[in-house]
Amino acid sequence: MTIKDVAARAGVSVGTVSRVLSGSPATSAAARERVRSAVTELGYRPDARARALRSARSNAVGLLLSDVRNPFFAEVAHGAEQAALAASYVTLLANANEDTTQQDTYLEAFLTQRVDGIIVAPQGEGSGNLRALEQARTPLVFVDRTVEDFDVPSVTADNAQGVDLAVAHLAAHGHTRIGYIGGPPSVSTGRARHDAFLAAVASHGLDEDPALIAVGDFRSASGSTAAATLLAGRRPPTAMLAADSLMAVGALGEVRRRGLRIGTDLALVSFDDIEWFKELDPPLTVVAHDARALGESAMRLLLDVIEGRPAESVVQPMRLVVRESSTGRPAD
Amino acid sequence: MTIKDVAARAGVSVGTVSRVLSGSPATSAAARERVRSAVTELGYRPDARARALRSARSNAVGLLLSDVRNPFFAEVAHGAEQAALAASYVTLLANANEDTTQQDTYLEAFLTQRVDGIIVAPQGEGSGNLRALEQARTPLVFVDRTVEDFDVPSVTADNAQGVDLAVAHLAAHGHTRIGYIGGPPSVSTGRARHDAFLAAVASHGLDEDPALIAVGDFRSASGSTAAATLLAGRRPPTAMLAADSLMAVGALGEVRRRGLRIGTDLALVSFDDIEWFKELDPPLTVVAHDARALGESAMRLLLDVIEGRPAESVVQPMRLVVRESSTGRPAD
DNA sequence: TTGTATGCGTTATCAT
DNA sequence: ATGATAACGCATACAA
Repeated sequence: MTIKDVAARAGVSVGTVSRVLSGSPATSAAARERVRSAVTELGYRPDARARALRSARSNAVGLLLSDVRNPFFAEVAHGAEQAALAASYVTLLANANEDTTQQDTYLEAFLTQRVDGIIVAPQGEGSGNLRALEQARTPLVFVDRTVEDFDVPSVTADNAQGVDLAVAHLAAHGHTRIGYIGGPPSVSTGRARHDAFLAAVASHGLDEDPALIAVGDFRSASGSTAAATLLAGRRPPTAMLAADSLMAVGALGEVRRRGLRIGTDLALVSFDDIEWFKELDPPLTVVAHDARALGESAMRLLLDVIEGRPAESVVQPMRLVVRESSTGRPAD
Repeated sequence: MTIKDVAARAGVSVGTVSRVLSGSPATSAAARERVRSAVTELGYRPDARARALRSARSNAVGLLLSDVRNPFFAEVAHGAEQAALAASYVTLLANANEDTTQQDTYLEAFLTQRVDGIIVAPQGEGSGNLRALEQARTPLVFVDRTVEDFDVPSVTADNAQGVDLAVAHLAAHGHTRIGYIGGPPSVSTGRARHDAFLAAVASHGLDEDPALIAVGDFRSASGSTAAATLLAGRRPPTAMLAADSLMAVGALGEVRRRGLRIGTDLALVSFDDIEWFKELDPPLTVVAHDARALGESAMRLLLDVIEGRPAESVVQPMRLVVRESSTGRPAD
């Protein structure tokens, strides 16, 4: 079932079929009609591969995220995908699994698939294939995270602002010893939030105790461990800030196991507003940014690059959503 | 940068390059060496589209899920993707968003992309494009859900067993009025679990009150609504079973808002064991099946079909994981 | 073992 | 407005 069959059925040449199908103005109404009915009668579908081969355009983009099982990235994926769909691009989604090797494997796959562009939430210091991408001049956009020394447009969140909002809020509630459960320094958001935390603690005149800082890897198990470390100290924190939702959940479990009650015994604030955080008991205070919008913006930015429009990096603001976990009472 | 450039650089013909690259035995050691170094020197990557066009094999498969933001499906996606990667297939992931129109859009996209096969968690009664697929003889596998009248291999869970495990457990704890928060009847798992619930309630001699049954749509908001309906009845249930995790979370919120305490005032059991369910306060009792394994099996099954091996549908067992939400005390 | 030539399904160029 | 035909990058049948 190829364009030839359609041409034969419609009694025209393949050129005419192609023109009708691609909406060229150089077609007669009669031809359009004949072709359209032949297409539906035969159930013909153009072969995207052949089309891409000939036109040097695949209408496919790659989306490489670090962990789709992280609700935050699932939402980013959804936003990006919807934006691509609206522009009739197909999205190839790949999951790096927080692993640099898999990241390279998928970048390689994207390259051989000749996608028109790639969105990536990178980890590590620019792996080999990330450099190859730059060299191959494949349009590239970073989402959520960045890599130093890469001059790539990106859509990120204002991490410093987010951290400061959280710390200011906790300070306003009288906390002076805030524990921080951070992300890995190999990821830009991990570094940015860590630095911002140190700065915020200093600027608000709070305790600058190294024992109040623990490092995780953005997964829940590390959140448990980090919380355990913080709480086992001689002078444990009265509030904790987790750099992502999975680690916050891990911390939640550890706190419960120690018989403490979030909100009253210990304040907890998390990054990333996951849908069900407000359903928890108590509901969780979060530093939120719109993950879906992040994905949408990244995709639009990528399409701008692909289609030669000017592309400007964007930094999304974060906002604080106050709930009971940090106040001990229902939010106003 | 094509195979021609490599041939020129290596001083051999394109045929030789192609043979070396595809691991044909009909190559000399000398040729292999020359080609390999030319490839790395030039940074050449074969064009997957051209290769697919010529060889009628794309090494790409489509994965169409109903909602990637549902942690259960995120895990299925991960499993499927890893299995594909291991067999060096690329996965095109698409998100139907619990919407039949988008399901059709993506099936269409898969068809024009000429993927080698498709895995789908279907909804509705076999949409038009699902039929087209069957007709196009594209290898197809259902995961988690099925559609009646489609003779397609599938990987599903033993829903009846799962429901019975949950009901038996609650009955053993003295509950006679169990509320059920079901999924939509347009989805096979929704129907299967609903029917199984009726059967289990009858076989255990519990209250068969229609007011104990509420229907949701597998999203959290509907879980809140359903829980509200059940709890507002004249004789509210003492235990509830939710047909998926998102609805369970919604129910959790509603219960909290009513000032009730899960575990002591009201037992709650959910389908799908999400990683953080054990971190909740109290930890949630669940009817679990291994979502990642489900995805892996589905992908392996699809590859079996694609590569002409015999393909047998598989039904995964479910198991009950008892935690405090249904017992009011720490599990043994 | 190697090279040459053809075709995969499509778009684009050139005539007509 | 339409038809014939080359070309996209690769794999493979065939010849050498």
